[in-house]
Amino acid sequence: MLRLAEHHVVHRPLVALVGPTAVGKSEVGVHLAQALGTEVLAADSRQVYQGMDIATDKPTAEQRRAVPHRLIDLVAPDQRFNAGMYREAALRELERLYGERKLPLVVGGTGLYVRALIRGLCDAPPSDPAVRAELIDQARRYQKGFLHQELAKVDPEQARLLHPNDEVKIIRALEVQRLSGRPLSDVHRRHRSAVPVHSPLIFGLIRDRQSLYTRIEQRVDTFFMNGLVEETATLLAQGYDRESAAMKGLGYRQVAAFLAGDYDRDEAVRRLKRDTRHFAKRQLTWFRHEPAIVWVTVNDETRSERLAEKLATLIESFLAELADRPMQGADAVSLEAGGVTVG
RNA sequence: GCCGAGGUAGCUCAGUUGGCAGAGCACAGCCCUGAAAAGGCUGGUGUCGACAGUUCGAUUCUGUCCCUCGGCA
Repeated sequence: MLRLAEHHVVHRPLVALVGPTAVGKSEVGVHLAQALGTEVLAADSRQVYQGMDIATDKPTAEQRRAVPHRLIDLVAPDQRFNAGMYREAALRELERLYGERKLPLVVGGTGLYVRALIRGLCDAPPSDPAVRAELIDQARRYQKGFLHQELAKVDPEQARLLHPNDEVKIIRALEVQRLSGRPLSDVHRRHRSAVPVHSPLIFGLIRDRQSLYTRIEQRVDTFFMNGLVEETATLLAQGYDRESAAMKGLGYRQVAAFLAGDYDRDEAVRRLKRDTRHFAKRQLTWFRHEPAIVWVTVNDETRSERLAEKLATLIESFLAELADRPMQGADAVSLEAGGVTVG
């Protein structure tokens, strides 16, 4: 049980546990939350949707009884959700926890959300459905490179950064330009000099690639045994269509296609396994280049409780060091060297 | 044993009218700030089953052998 002192709270400390899907974050997270006497704040762009429980691998009832989990089930599947909304909701939870003298513990695999929380978002307007719809329509009507050329006119720097095929990001850049009148590259540049307000300690969980892939495949089989097809059918019956952001998530996308007759069930399983492996790989690339992560290698013999104890010890040193730190823009921790291996 | 089909990238296969071969999947690396479980980029030397023959040149033609899968015995 750990309670923050005032000289801790001023630094706005937080611990994050990140890593690819199926690496074992949730289990370690629960034990770590228990060791620290705190709660789990999910950083997961899919667990925010109500009624989508199986393929998002939401914490079990037992886990939620053991430790409160927040930032889950925030919106219905047809509601908009994004990194900005996540950041706002998460900041509220952080302040609440500081008020209770608890150390916030963020657990999740959505790199952008973790980054948005720790480093903040740039000062760009949130997405606007009308502007976006118009841009998407333009992309459909004109030839392939049209929007990219449009972007090159108003924000050549951003256009150079984006591949002409990357329509999603090109549309976002144009959207920002239209809504704010400022080039996105400019907004980004300004944000880079912003001073972070939190003092994060980030643990990155990794394991052998083959072992990770095996766990992914086993988990997908479990999803199907646990009724993923039925859950997806229910969501579709409730009117949440295949094109919505929520239904495009892993699991629901493949099963909806199977239910629509695009391919058979085995193919849906195969694709979900494949797409999840690809996703895990993208997560690894993202986190690998995130600065100041303390890497923690786990394997099939790793006991979550023991690992949580070990991490809790590191967290205590981190807090002790933090207390000595002059109070100003909290920068990265000094624990990063070497990494940790726990058998 | 005989007849047929086939042996080409980790897998499934395409192809070369003879000029050292290419797709999908798999796999690997990367980008990313309000759609992020989304979206995008890049990466192919592999005894073309083995040996011999024909040829300037064989994975491609011919012969023998080996292996796999059918069918008949």
